[in-house]
Amino acid sequence: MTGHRGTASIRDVARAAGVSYQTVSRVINDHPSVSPPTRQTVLDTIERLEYRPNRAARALAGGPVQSVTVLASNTSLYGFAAALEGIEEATREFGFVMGVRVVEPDTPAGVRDAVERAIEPAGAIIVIAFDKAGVDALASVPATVPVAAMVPAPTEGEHPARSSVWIDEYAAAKEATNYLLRLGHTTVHHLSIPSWTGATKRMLGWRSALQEAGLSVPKPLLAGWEASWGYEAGGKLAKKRDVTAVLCGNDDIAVGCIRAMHDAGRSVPEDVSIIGFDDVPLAQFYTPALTTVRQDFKALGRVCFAKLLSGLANGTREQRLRYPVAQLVIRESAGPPPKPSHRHATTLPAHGRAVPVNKRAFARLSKEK
Amino acid sequence: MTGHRGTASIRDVARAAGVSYQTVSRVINDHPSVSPPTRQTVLDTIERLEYRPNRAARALAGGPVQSVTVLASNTSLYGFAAALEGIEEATREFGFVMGVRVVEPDTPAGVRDAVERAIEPAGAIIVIAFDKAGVDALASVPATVPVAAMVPAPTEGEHPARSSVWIDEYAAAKEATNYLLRLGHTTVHHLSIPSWTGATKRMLGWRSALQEAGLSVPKPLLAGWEASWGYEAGGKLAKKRDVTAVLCGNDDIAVGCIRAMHDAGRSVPEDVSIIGFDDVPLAQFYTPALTTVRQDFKALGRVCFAKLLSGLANGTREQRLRYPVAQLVIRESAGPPPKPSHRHATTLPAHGRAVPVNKRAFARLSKEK
DNA sequence: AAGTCCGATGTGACCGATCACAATAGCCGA
DNA sequence: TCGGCTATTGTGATCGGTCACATCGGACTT
Repeated sequence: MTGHRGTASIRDVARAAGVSYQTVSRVINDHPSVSPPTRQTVLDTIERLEYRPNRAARALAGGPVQSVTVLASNTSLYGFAAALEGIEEATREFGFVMGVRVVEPDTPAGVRDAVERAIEPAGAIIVIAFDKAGVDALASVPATVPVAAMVPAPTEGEHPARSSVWIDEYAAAKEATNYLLRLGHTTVHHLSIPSWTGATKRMLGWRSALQEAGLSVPKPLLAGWEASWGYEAGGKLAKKRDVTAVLCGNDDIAVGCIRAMHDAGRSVPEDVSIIGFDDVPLAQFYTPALTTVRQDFKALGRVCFAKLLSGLANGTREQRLRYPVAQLVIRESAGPPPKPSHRHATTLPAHGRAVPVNKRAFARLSKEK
Repeated sequence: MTGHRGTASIRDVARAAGVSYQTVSRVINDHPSVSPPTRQTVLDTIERLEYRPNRAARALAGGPVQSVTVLASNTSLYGFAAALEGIEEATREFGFVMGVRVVEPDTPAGVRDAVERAIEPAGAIIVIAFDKAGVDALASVPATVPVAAMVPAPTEGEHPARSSVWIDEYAAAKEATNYLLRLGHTTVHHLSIPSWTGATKRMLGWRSALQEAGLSVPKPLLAGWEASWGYEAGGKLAKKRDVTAVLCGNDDIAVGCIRAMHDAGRSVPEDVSIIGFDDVPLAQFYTPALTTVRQDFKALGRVCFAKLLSGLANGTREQRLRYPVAQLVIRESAGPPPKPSHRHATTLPAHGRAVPVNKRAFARLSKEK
């Protein structure tokens, strides 16, 4: 073995197989002009010597890179983390290497830098563009770099070269809203995740359901991604007596909202119905268990990688990819609205059990930020 | 510019600065024998040409690699995800590139393969060895590869070359247990995360508190990492009337346990007190808000990277690293035990409000797995 | 004033792969 | 029988860095 680093190189394999190093290179890159017996000999030798192509050398020489860097503004929020998990699985399956780089929002220079540093070692990029930071990053990726993106919804004038994937959530948001209306609620409010385009698909689905039912559409609140935003916005909604149903942009927001309702003395689902979005693993264990719209981000991650790969493989077998579809999961956090006769007995809701306004908790949560 | 790939190379910089490429190499590697004026000229040229060293070439030539691969069995459980986040931040700060590879447990070949594939592109490795899969992976890393690990507790005969970091959680677990005892509970049960060594530090802290109080130590349940395990184990504990306080190995388990208690007709914290571990971001928004032991995994991730770096920098400034310390956070899920006189009125606890056994929910949760 | 040492810089080879191009062989038809 | 074509294989240069070693002054010894 020549390489003093312990691993076999392409020339070691060539020598052992009695061919030239170029032939070995052809074999590992599936080049057509290698005779079957030669190919087999080389493959056997590769196996025997436990040879693995060196990524650095390959990248340097301009060969296929087989590594991807994921750009995201966050790695621990459920949607992002689950997507990352799916991408990782897929890269592993295809022998790719996955890198991760967080892109800091709100600093144009930072975004450029992140993109640059992501391109350099990888060659291919996946952008999780659920939020503005991601979209900015996607926009800064030069056209020469293979890229795929996970987006909240298909863009109108989608650049054909920019392949993107998304979860079909419009119908499910509509269904969730209709579900609440069927339960007897006279309207449904919406605590949305932020959107830089003015409206998310889930928001449009919600709006459409209300409009089709001939109802006026309440002003949606853009509440951020985190539970604290849900709590804050929920606190405002809790003050309005006519709010009996809230569709939240994600499960964290829903949890915050439920807590805010609780602290305001309104119980869920007896007084207010709350539906989340995502179906985080814990959703079924909360009390009340969260009625929510399931989104399979892990599958989306896999699909996204597949899309990137099909772009890389330059036109071969561009099989139709199945995009995940969101799906309403009914549990406990939504139910019929309280009886109209009880509407004004705010501190003594339907069940007749007192739910005091939890002032201490309110103070604590405000303090903890 | 020579490089037809658009970026400047070390030779371009050399030509522009009027020095040899080797001098440029010396400058970017902080080699001492370069005269200050020359160094400055080169640095200016680098700036002007927007030169960035090529990772692939550097790795190929055996230079400093500046990239790390994180090996973990999971990337979305809170502790793992938060640690990853911390590592990512640190790598970004130091101009490193971070890769992630999931190591599948229970397949020795898979572990070896994961390690091998992690070493190849990176050169340095961080292992999140909170669980058995991680420990196995750590064990398979060849001694020649720079590595740092995050572990649940310092190992006894710790290999000096294997640098590892951990959170000091013993005292906090003890404090949490004592807190429950002070509230009046006659004993505290423990739903532990799994341990391959027989006992986690948090388990030892809990045990020690009980022993010092002269109490007998109940058999701990090793319940896995996920909420479903907490639910299952919690269901068993709920049947025992003398269980009034449970210390859970993490917050997810705590949530599952609370739900199990709820479904068994026992409310938290009125009938049973529950304390979690980790302080996940949502802990304060749950109802009841989780009393838990905070662990700063993000900080641990940063420390771990720092440790790896100090090993890489070969002996220079090995500053004492501050390990994170776990800390009890008191919220709502733990309180005084129910009055002894009410002990047997199981369906009508202290508050006099009926909490029916939630059979439907129980069935649903069992079905959803 | 000659010899020695050291700081600063330059030259050649190499890491492990790829690309472009050359070379060899075998087969066919004219 | 010979030229030409194609299928297969081999050779040299290259990617962008690093390492080992050579070179060259100038300061310091003796």
